[in-house]
Amino acid sequence: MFSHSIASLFLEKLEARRRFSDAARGAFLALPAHEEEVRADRTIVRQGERSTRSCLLREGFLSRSKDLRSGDRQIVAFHVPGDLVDLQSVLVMVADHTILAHVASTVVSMAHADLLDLADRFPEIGRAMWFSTLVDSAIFREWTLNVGRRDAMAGTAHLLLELHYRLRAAGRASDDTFEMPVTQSDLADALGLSAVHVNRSLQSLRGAKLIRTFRRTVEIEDMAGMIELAEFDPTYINPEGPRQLRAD
Amino acid sequence: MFSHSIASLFLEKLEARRRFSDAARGAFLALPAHEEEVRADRTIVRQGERSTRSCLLREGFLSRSKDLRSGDRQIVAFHVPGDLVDLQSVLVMVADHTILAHVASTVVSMAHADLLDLADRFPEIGRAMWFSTLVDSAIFREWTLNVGRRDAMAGTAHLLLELHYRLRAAGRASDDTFEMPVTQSDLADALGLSAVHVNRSLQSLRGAKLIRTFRRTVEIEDMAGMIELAEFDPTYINPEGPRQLRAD
DNA sequence: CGGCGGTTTGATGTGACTCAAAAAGAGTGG
DNA sequence: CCACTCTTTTTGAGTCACATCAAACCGCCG
Repeated sequence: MFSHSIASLFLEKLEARRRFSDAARGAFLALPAHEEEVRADRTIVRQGERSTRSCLLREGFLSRSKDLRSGDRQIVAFHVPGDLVDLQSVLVMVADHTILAHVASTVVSMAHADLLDLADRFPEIGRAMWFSTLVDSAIFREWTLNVGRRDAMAGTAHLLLELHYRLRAAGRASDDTFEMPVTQSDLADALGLSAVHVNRSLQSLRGAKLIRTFRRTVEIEDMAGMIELAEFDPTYINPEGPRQLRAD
Repeated sequence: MFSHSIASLFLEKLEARRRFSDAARGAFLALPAHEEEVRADRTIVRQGERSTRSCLLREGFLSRSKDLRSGDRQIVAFHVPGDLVDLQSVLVMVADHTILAHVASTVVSMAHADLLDLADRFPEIGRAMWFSTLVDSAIFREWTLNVGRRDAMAGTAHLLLELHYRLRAAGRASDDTFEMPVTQSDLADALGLSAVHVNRSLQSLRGAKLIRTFRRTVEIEDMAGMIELAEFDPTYINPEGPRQLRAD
């Protein structure tokens, strides 16, 4: 179909920091991209499999997770619309984690080989992809802190704030409300807690008048209080700092 | 002609996967690199500061960590000789974590600006740097799992195995013995545990005849048992799949 | 020889887990 | 619109892994 306009979604995302040269854009748009619908609770990439394509999440909500023999699972990242999901594995032989769709999602994918070839021909594109994976890295580090050193309530608050921040950046949330597209048990797997305890942490947050919840939508009632409790500093999501640095 | 420059250490590391073209090598070696000795327990980069240089650890042992107001600390990575330590922050304005030398170390540094310029001119160099940060990423993910879902004994075992594996790859350890250049309290900060509990986990490992320790050297007495307990799979450290994993 | 970081031990406390079941939604079909 | 089931959230009770506190011990070094 319109692989032309589909690749442009990818392109747009990579150009978030700086617009590419016309040559680079042209080459990018000439590549084949493939759009796919994924149903809720379906696995996109399975741990241990060889993956050959990278994808951009157009709509929906994904997680990446690692499994233990015991059946325990650690979610290491969530992905919101607009995220380049799998650039982490371009240079890697075998996926070291599973990617799962939590709601019906649509995903645009391109071949690793094509992307790498492009990076070779246009350093500006290579740099944009590199940058994108560095942001992921920063999020991984923050999660390690969350899981290792914050207590349940602060960790939960931090995760909610991150989700809110990123969903809002993706145009999927208002200033204080967002739809949380995962179950409490998923949150538990992201926080290294049990589902029961996540439930109780959420209750504590409600009790402290920090958030309100109706079904799966979360309202951040006291943003300052949440930020304080979680020691949330979104710099790690936007590592260049505010957008003013566009020296063209 | 190349081998005498300090930059050549950097270069060697980046070329681990594939040798660069002569042009790229020449350009690389023409850049200024700076060697520096760091004393034990000195901070190299402080969280919140702007960092303008990246470094390669020539000798010694470093950690990267994030701090909480409470004083709690989470170590998110260790670095062994040969590691490119700070490529993570080339594209970033402000360091989101602290880098600390645990023993006297020597570090070779180059300016971010120079490295980025090089990446622009030689995509093969850009790719090598990208790749290096992707390996770091994989380690971050594994640590999140370690901290979030493994119990104290398995987590400790996993960390010891990772250190051993990487130190051996760096030529700093024998097949079953290595020098652990950090205190138990540092291990605790890496594992999200208390120092006391790390001590007890080490005792459990000794009691189970899995390891032996004399001072700070660790001997892995039962490698198979350790790997089994920790569910250790070093693929994440060598994501291309070293010799053995080359399926078909 | 005394001081100092690091390790080890013991005692006690608690945050988070497990198990189990009730309550509340969400989806399905009659 | 109700009856049925399945999933998710919520509650309660009991337990455990790991934390905290405090002191003793040890090796190292000046």
